[in-house]
Amino acid sequence: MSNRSQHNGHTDVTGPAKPVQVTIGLVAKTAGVSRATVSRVMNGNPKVAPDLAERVRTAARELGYEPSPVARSLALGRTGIVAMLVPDLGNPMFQGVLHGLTAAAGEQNYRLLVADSNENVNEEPVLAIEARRRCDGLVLCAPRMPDEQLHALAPRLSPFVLINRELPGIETPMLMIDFAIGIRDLVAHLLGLGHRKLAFLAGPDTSASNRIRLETLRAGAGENYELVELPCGVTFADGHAVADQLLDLDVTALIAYNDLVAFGALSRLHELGIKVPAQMSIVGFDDIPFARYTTPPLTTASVPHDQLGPEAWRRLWGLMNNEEPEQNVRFRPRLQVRGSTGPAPD
Amino acid sequence: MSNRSQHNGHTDVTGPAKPVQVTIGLVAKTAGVSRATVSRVMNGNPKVAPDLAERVRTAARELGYEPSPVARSLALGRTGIVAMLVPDLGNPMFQGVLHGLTAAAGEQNYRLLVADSNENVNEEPVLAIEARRRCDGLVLCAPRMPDEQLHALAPRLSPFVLINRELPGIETPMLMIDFAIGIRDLVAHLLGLGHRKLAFLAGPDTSASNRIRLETLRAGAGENYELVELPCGVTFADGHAVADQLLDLDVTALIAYNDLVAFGALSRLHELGIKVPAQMSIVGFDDIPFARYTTPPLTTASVPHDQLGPEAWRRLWGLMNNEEPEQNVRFRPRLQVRGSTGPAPD
DNA sequence: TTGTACGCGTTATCAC
DNA sequence: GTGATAACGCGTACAA
Repeated sequence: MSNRSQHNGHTDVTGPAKPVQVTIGLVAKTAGVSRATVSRVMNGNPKVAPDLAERVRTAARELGYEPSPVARSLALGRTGIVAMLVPDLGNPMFQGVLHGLTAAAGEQNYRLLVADSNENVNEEPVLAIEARRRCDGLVLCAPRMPDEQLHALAPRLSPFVLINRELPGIETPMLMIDFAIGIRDLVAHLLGLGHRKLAFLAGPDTSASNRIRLETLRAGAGENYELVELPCGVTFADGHAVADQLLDLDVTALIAYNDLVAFGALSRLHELGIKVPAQMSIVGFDDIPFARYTTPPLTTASVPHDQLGPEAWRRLWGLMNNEEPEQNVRFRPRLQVRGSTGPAPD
Repeated sequence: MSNRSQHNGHTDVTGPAKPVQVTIGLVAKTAGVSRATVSRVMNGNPKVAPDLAERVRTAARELGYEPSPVARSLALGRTGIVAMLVPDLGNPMFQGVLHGLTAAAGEQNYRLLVADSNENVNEEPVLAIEARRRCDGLVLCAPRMPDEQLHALAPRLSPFVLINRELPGIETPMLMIDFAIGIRDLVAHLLGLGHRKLAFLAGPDTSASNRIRLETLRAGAGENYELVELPCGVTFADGHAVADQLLDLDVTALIAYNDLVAFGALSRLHELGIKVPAQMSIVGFDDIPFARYTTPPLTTASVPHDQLGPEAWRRLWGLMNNEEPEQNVRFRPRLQVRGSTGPAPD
C-alpha cells in the first residue's frame, strides 16, 4: 500500500527503480501463466502441473511477490485478524489476557489487533465498531460502558465475546470473573485475622465490576464488620493519593479496588511510616505479576488471566464458524494470601 | 466481513432477517441515486445537492450502512492503520510509547495495530512483514534482532521507523536512547556515594542495548571501580532469581539491565533481609511508572517514553507523505535519584 | 452537479 | 490442469 501515488517527478532513466507494487498479474505475466494459476500456487492448490508451479514460484521469488492481505481480505471475506479492545494497555491485568489471546489466535494464524481506549469511555463505541469492521471478530473489555450503550452496540459487533463483565439479554459469549466470591474470600480472610473495620478503596462508579464489589461488601457489613467507602480510582496514582485519608479513619484493613490501587496505597503508607501489615493490612484484586514482588508481597484475589485469553479465543472461533455456543464461564478467583495481611492490631 | 457465506439453510419466510452486508449499492438504490453519489456523501464531498445528500444520509442511517474499511483500503491504497511491533507487551517500558503513539496517530484518525512477538525473536521478521503489509507504516522495536537480519528486512518494511535502536546503513528514521550516557550518569552517581565494586545484572547477549550498557560499564571500569557481570535477563523473575548470587560477591551496588530486573532483585534482597540502600544500592533503567512507588523508590535512568510515541508518529507521518526526513534523535536519559541508592557501607 | 465505467489485487466459477 | 471472467465493495476520472 501507500506507494501507488508515487510519481517519479522527472523521468530520468537512471533514477531509482520505481517501487511499483508487485501484483499477481505481474507474476503471472512473468511466469507466462494466468493469474488464476498463480493464485492456486500461492495457496498450495495441489492440482497444478509441477513445472508450472515451479515457474510461478521462481517468478514470485525473483519479483519479491507477496499477495496483498487487503485484496485477499476483500476477496475472501475474511481478514485473518481479530481485535481486542481494552480500556488501558498499561494495566497489567489485561496483559495476561492479551498474551493468551495472541498465542491462542496465533496458533491458527490469526493476528491480534489491539485497540486501546485509554480509559476514554466516550470513544469506546466508535473504537469498538471500527476495530471490529477491520477484522473478523472482537474481544471486548469495556467495564465502564453503560449497559444500554453496550446493548445497542452488540448487534454491530457480532461476532464478539464479552470479557470481564456480564450483560443479560444479549446472545454472545461472556467470560466473567466472580468478583463477589473473590471479595467474600478476602473479607473472610480479614475477619479471620480479627479485623472489624474495613475500608474499601472504590473504583469508578460507572464500573460494573466495582458495583459488584461494593454490593458484596455492603451486604456483608453490619454484624461482622464496619465498612468505610472511599472513592478512589483504578491506578497506582489513585491509590497513592487516597492513602492519606486513611490515617484518622481508625480502620485496620484496606480492600483496594485492584492490585494497582493497593500498590499505590501500600507505597504511600510506607512513606507515612505506617507498617504493613503490623498496623494496616492491605488486599488487592487481580493478582497481577507484580503482586508477589512488592514489599510486602500483596494478598489478593487471584484471577486466572492465563485462562481468559485462550477461552476467549475458543468462543470467538466457535462463533466465527457457526458452531454451537459453549456455556458461559464464571471464573472463580482464588484467595492468594501473602505478606500484606496480618492480625489486626489491638 | 465473515458473513458472506452465511446461507439460511431452509427458506422459511419468518426466519430471522438475514444479515446481508449493507453495501454502497444498496444505499444507492434505496436513495435512488448512483453509488458515486453515495460515496461522495459519505466522504463529505461538498459539491452534491443538499436534498440528494439528505436522502443518501437517511437511507444510510436507516440501513445502518457503513463503508467497508477493507474495500476502502483497497480502493484508496491506504488503510488508515499503522502498526507497532513490540517484543513484550507486558513490559511497562513500551506502554508509554504505545500510549503516545496511539494518541498521536489517533489525532489524525489513524489506528494502531499492536503486534507482540512475545520475546520470540525468530517470529519477529514474519510478524513485522505481516503487520506492515496490513497497514500503511510500522514502528519497529526489535532490540534483539540481529543486525544483518534487520538490514535484509528493512526494504520490505518501508515506510517504518526504528525505535530504541540504531542501525547504520539503512535510510529510515531512528529514535534512539543514549544508553551510554544513562549508564555513565548512574555510575557517576554510585561512585559519588563511595561505591567501588559494582555488579551488572546483564540483559540478553543478543540485545543491542545490553551491549552498549556493557561496553560503557567495561570502559569505565578499572581505575574507578571493579565490575562484576552477572547474566540475568529482562524480567522481574530474572532479577528475583539472580539476587541470591550477589550475597558473597562483596559488591555494594547493583546496576540492573532495566527497572523490572531491579525490582526483582530488590524484592529478593528484601526477602533475604538485606537492607536497601543501607547494605546494597540498586539502580535500574527506564523509569517505568512503578519505579517511584517501590519500597524504597528506585533510582534509575529516566527515559522520556512520552516523547518517543509522538516523535515516532511524526517521523512515520513524514515518511508516508514523502516529506523531507527529519534528523534522527538520540534521547538522553535523565538521572532520577530516589531511595534505592545510598552511601556505600564501610 | 450527477452518473457511467473502470481500477484496486485477489479469489472462485466456470468453461475448455 | 488451465485460463478467461466475474465477483468482493469502494473511490474517482471522465463524460454528460
